[in-house]
Amino acid sequence: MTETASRPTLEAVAARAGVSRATVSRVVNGGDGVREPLVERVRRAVEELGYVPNQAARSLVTKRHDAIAVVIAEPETRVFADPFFALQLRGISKELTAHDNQLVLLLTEGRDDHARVARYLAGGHVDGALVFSLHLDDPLPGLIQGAGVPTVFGGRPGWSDGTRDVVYVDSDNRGGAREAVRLLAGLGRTRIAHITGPLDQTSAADRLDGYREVMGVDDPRLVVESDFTPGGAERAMRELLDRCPDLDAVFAANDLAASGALRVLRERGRRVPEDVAVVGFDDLLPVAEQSDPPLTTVRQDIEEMGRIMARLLLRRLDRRVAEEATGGVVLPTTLVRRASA
Amino acid sequence: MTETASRPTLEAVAARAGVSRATVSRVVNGGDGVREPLVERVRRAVEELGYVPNQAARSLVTKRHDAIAVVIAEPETRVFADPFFALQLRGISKELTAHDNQLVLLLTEGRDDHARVARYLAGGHVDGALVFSLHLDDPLPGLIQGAGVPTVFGGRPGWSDGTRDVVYVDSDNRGGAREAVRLLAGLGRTRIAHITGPLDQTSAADRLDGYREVMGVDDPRLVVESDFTPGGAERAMRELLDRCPDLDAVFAANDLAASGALRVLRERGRRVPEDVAVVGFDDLLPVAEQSDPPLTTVRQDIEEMGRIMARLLLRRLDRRVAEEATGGVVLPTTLVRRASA
DNA sequence: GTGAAAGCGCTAACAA
DNA sequence: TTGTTAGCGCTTTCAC
Repeated sequence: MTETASRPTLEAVAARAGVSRATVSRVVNGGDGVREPLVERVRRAVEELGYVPNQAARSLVTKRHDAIAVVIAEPETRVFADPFFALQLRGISKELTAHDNQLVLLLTEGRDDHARVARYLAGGHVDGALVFSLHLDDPLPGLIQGAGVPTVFGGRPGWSDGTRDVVYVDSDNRGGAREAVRLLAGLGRTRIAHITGPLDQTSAADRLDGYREVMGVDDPRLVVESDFTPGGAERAMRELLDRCPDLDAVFAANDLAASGALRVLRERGRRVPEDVAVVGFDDLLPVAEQSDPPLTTVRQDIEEMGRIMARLLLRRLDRRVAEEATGGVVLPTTLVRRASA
Repeated sequence: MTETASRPTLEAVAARAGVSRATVSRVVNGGDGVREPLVERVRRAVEELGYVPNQAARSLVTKRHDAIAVVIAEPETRVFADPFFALQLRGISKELTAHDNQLVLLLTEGRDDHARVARYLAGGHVDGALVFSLHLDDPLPGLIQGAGVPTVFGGRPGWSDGTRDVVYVDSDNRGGAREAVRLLAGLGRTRIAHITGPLDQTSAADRLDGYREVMGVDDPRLVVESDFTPGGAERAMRELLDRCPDLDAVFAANDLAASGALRVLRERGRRVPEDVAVVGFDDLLPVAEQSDPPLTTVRQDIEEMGRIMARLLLRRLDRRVAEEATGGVVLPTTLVRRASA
């Protein structure tokens, strides 16, 4: 049992089964057009030798890899702290697995990693890429497009002026925000504040737009830019309360931010929802249901988004030259009513 | 700009630069032993053509992939909910990146995925594997060893009887637990309960052992098996309080569990640490520092563990046949004193 | 239905 | 120092 006991090759299997390499190859790849007795013999030889095809050799000729890269342009800490990515990945993973594709996760922390990721993608390790969490001035999408790898984006890319040829999947961020704010307004709240996400991401910008559409007049004191994290939202909430002590509602750009806001409101002695009503965005169960009080929020089906992204990409890879289904898929959101508003 | 504009090959670069393929290959791989003017000419040709080496072809001959698989045998939801993995991955990622290796993350949710992962590993996509979170009866390690891929395990594998040839990195779980319980005992606490992790994982079993070593006599009413999650710990804490209303301290097997315990204690009106002192394990900052009161806990350097795992694996891959450094690396823990005990 | 043979794009002896 | 050549292990025409 030497360490260097190199794996058996097609050749070895062929020899053992007493057939040609071509026949073994056929059997291994489904076995169409090979007569039953031979199939059986080859199968046994494969079994006995513990043969596993060498993917490098296969890819070299087929130019397929049956692997898809998922590129997340956020530091690990954030990726893992935010259940959003977990759900998205779950959806992707399920869809890819169902189609016998391997998921390869590439995390890029900072610009230094960009070149490395671009090289990896261009190096032909994967058939396509699913790319997330882009910021407005991010050079990554350019690099990726340059790598010539079919790509589907998660979230509407900021630089997509309709001119570029991009495929993306997104939630109806603007519509969801409108619903949230309308609910608060319908509750009779008049000083509705908004804690935004990082505005260089379209999801945050779109939610702000939705908020503004319903608010009509825009009181700048009621809007604070934040970063989708609980800590950032705490700071934002404090600032809002200082600026505008009589505010009676808060629409937070995501659930994590809402939970931060809740903490500050409690600390400052405001009752939720009596004094201040709060609405979040995402409906991340562990956050929304566990928070005190449970969070009223805008639900987006995150897992489904992941699944759709994967599906779109796989379809694109299939129909080779066929219709390049371009553009965006926008999924609806729904309001989930709990105790906070 | 056709979709099928296949990437340029070495051949093309060679032709353009007016040299042989071998020379281009040398330049692309560092350029040793090629005279400056030629290097320059080749570089330019590479640039102009946008040449990127085909990794499949390269791997086919070198048998190297410069990629390492990280296999996590937990469902996505848990992997992403527990910052433990994030930190570990961060350490791994840094180390691999520093050595120009790509990290490929494989998540296995349930037995169905095992075969797929084994196939991937055996298929020669990666040079080695880093494997985590194994359970006692897990068939995965067997499959992986069968795949013949050099592997380093995260955490002491349960089936390592010293007979198997395994390399692993672990924290001193037993020693850390002892320290925790000794602290509580030193505080004059006499009824010290323990909320364990899933006992089919060695980390949980080792912490229980440490607890028992210090406790001496073992009151079974004071120990409840749980699962490393806040929810599980809440149930466990309730049971402990019901069984043993006069308990005055709790050692939780990790910080997440400690946070669940704290919640129940508050709900039941016990003051921490006055009535019940609490100690956790891990020292996950977001959990330990944010909890109320801040958590006294056993710190393990999780990121460092990841880094060491990667380093061990890379070294093993380097010194080809050399000394097969076998066995475990056990990292020390330190007690971090905050308010909960 | 099966086999022979020609590469896929690259590296690594070995010659020159 | 540079080029020539022989594969790496597999798929895929193309004959048989």
